[in-house]
Formats: sequence, C-alpha cells, structure tokens
Amino acid sequence: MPKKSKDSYHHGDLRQALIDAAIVLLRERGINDLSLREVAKRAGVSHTAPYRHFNDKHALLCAIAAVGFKRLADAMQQCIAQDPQNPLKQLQASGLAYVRLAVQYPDITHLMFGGALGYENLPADLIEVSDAAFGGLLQIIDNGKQAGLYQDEDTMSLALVVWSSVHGLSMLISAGKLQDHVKNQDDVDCMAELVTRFLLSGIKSDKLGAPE
Amino acid sequence: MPKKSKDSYHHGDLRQALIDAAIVLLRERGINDLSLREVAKRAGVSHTAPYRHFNDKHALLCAIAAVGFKRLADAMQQCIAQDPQNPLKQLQASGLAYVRLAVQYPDITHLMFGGALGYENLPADLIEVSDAAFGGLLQIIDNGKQAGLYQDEDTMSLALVVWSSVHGLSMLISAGKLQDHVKNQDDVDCMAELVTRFLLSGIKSDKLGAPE
DNA sequence: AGTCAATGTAAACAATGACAACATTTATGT
DNA sequence: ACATAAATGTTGTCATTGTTTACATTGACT
Repeated sequence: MPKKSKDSYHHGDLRQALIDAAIVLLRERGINDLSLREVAKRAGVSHTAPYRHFNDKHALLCAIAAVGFKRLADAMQQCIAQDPQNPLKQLQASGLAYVRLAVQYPDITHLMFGGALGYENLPADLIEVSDAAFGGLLQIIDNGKQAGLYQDEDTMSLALVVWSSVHGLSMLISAGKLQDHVKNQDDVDCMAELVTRFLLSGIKSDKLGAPE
Repeated sequence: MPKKSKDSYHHGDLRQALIDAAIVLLRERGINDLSLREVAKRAGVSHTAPYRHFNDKHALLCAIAAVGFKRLADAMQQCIAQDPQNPLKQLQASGLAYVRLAVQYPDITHLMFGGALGYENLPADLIEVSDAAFGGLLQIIDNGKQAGLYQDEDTMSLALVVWSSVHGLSMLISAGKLQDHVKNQDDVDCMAELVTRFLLSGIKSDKLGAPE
C-alpha cells in the first residue's frame, strides 16, 4: 500500500527518528527483543528503510551507544564549566552525574559497556565520542592534580582508578545487583557520595586535611 | 530417520553438554549471534532437544551466568581459605581473582552483569549463586573489620565500595575500554593492584600505618 | 524537460525461536 | 514378565527476523 500522502514519502530525518524509536523500544523490550522491523514500524516506514541509514542492526545499536557516550561527555564538560576553579567539586559532580546517567538509562549504559556490540570493529564515531567522555574525566583529574589535590601518581593511573570505582557502582546499580540496598534516587546519590568520599580519601594528597 | 544407534539416543548429560557448547559458541560468536540451533548442533542433537532441559533461550543463558557466579563464589572462598588469618591478603587476593576471572571470561562476565538477561524474573538458582559470590566478599570485609583494619563504617557500605571499584575495573577491561592501557596479563594484575592499593588507603583505619 | 543521487518500497530468502505431535528409552508397579 | 507412565530426543512446521535485490518516488541541478 503505497498510499502515503505525497509529502510523507520522504521522512524528514529518518535516521534520527529510527534512533529515537529504537531507544524507546530498547527500554520497553530489552536488547534481546529489539527488532529492526519493529523500529521501522514505530518510525512509520517500511522494514527495509533503515538500511538506507544504517548498514545493519549493529550499526543502529552503535548509534544508540554513541548517544549515551555523547551525554556522558557533555555531562563531564558541564561539570567542569560549573566549577571552573574547583577541581574537587568537578570530580564529585562528575561522579554523581556518571552514576545518575547510568541509572536513568540502564539499557543504553549496558549497550555502551556490556559487550553486546562486540569488542572490536566499532565505528570510528563511536570510538571518538567514547574517548571524548573519558577525556573529560582525564581533564578533571588533571585539573585536580595541578592544584596539588592528589598523590604523586600519573594522571592516567589516577583517572583509571576513579573511572573504575564510579563505573563499577554505575554498572552494579543499573544491572539491578544492588536492588536490596539502593532503592531510590536518594540511595543512588548517597552511594555515589560514599564511593567518591572513600575514593578521594584514598587518592588525595597526604598534606591535605579532610575536604570541607 | 530415527535410526540412531541404541546407546546414543539418550545423550547422558545433555544439559551440561549444552551449557558447555553454548559457552564455547558464546566466546566464538558473541552474545548476539549465539543460536540455540547451533548449540544443539554442536552437542550433536536435534535443534529442539534443548527445550527438554531449558524452557527457552533465556534459561540457557541464565545457566551460563550461573556458572560464572559459581566460579566467582568459589574464588572468594578460596581467597579466604588461602589466608585464614590475614583479612588484608584475603581482600587483595579476591580483588585480583575478580579481575582475572572477568578478563579470562569476558563474555560470561557481561552475561552476568551486562543486562542481557533482563533485570528481573531471573531464576532462583541464579540469584542464589550470585548472592553467594557477594556473600564471600562480605565475609572478607567483615573479617578485616573485626581485625580493626577499616574505618568505622558498616560492613555493607564498605563492601559496596570495594565491590564497585573492583567490578568497575573488571568491566572496563573485559569490555576492551582500556585496550590502550591494559594490554596483557601483567598490566591487568598491575591495574588491579593499583586500584586495591588506593582503595585500601581510602577505607583503612586511620590508626594503621602503610600496609606491610 | 532531463538526469541523477538520495531515499523509501516491495518481494524474496535464509536463519532463528518456539510449539505440537511423535518416537524411543528408562523407571516403576503389579 | 508385562503394562504403564515419565523422561528424553526427533520431526515437521510456523511466525518473526535480518538482509539482499530490484523497483518506485522525490527533489535538486542542469
């Protein structure tokens, strides 16, 4: 039935519409029951139309993951912009933002880090935005390092330690493994605060007292 | 053609054979390209035979995840048994074991924590063995707490902080996100040591000096 | 008007998860 | 022994899905 009104044969921005529909469907059905055909149906196009914009299903999933990394990268930059002169607050805010994003979008988070996309052959733009997110964290760590906040360890090592801690908490919560202990938004924030507090106390420069 | 030799009609232990075949296939093709039919073919049975042992594909995947949690729980207990009188060594060893398992079996790790199984309606035996793994860590933390190693925080909070850190490092490495910085087994061990060192320095009791 | 690339559609195909009906083996009760 | 039931594996089949191929529509540029 090619009975679409004349001005709707071509969708305005089908690529974005497909990504949006796929994100909704991902949340509704989970990664295993997300079908390209249903995504196309939701976007109101034929089930082969997506292939004009994505090589295959994998490419669409990568695009969704890229959305997640973009959010993360933007959040990092916002944490820096919020307190340009306070690297400690930057770090605390970024940790909280990281966990909150993971809790808010658990499916996308698992797509980003859960191995569903495979470990190689990822599109260049995904790598790029992923690096941007980590780069924001590196920058925050470096800011604190230059302010003498942290122990004399190289920035990369400090960043990996910080990233691991916050990332682990995020993954555990978003996977529901802490359901018994983290039930609501307040619990999330509280846990994030706890982790970053212990973390800071572990990496901070010895000559500094307890933070505020 | 139901003309199979008399002793091969019944497999013997098809359930375990299916799990084994599925684990191999999972590693070969990744979670998205794992098909029940191929698993059955590898096990040398018809493509519907698995349904005698698993309700559906999800159930088989859960069984694989349970294998992973069992390994983790066993590793925790082994860390305790190895140094019954040294909670600090128990913690360091368990952290290292956690990361090593994740690196050795990245696909199973992502199955365990990556959200591919959904966040609810998980079989009871999976929950059970999962709790056993976390219980081992709790026990290790409690051992150290009773020895006065850690700050005066409740055991559960300390355990969640420790778990988050180690878990995060494990997930990041097994997802290949640290490929540029962690290339071989030595790097893995080094990173695990780095994380646990900073972690301990963050949670340890103030009245204690540097460990060993 | 005519051309052409971009975009959407339609038809076809192989692979997959799942189910129902059937066959075979093993265990159990008499 | 023998019947009967339960467990296990097989076969045939169906709807759904990802993907490819060929075709149709649109708008921009000449």
